Amino acid sequence: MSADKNMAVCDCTVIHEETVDRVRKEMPQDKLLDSSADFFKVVGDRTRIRILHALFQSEMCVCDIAVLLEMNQSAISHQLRVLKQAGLVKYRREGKIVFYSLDDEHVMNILDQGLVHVGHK
Amino acid sequence: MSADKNMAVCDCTVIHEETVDRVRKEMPQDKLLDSSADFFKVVGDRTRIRILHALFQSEMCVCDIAVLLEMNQSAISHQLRVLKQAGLVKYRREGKIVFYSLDDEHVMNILDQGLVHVGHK
DNA sequence: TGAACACATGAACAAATATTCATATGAAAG
DNA sequence: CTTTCATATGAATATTTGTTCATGTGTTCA
Repeated sequence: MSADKNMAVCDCTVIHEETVDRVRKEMPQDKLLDSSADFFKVVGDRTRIRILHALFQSEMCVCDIAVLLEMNQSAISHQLRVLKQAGLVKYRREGKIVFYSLDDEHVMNILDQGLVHVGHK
Repeated sequence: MSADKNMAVCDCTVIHEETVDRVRKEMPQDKLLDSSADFFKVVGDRTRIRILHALFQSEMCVCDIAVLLEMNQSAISHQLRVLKQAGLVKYRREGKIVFYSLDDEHVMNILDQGLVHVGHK
């Protein structure tokens, strides 16, 4: 019965069917899980997490961030694009200079918890 | 002066030197930032975040997880390895069957905040 | 001891991703 | 209008990473 549909996609047989059914019912929606995985993926990068922690201290222009992280301007600009698409940063223009800042301060709570987590391990 | 050291690694000139210096002083240590980026990277994957949410409901064996996520056993086993190396899951053996469970319940707080974050956006 | 089963693992492959290089855009200043 | 400067962007490259396939390991049971 339910083993039929599994054989197509999985080389396993169900061992504890009630467990699987119960867990499946309580799982968050696929869309939400995908979105949150995408969010963590954005944050799970050495360069981007540094940019976010920097912007938490102060808004900064692209060149300053590049100097701070000792990377070239293009790399920073590309990553800022990713962060902006994820809704994590915003910018304002002042003449030639573009200042970036955090768009969602609440996200820093999550980043801080990440720091705490790896801190005492 | 300080422009010299920047030219080697960055094609930018410092625009707001005090800002950069101030932010640099308040940045978390590189080691911590790398570790937290690595942590978020582990969580930033469709398959792994599903496994974690599943194990939050109940401990499960490898086959059951494979059935639940409609993936083959090998893929699940590989990802469980990543999660174990990150200290996020543990296992216990019962005969032929290996049961996996969360090793750090606190991590679910972070995952939940991720869900909440993407939920109302 | 040997077959059957659950799981682990290494190699191979495909896909995603970060950085660099070259160049384009857009604003200010001469 | 032309030059300069800050930033953006597309293409190319290199590296990382997720999944699959084949096979190995370890346990149970006949």
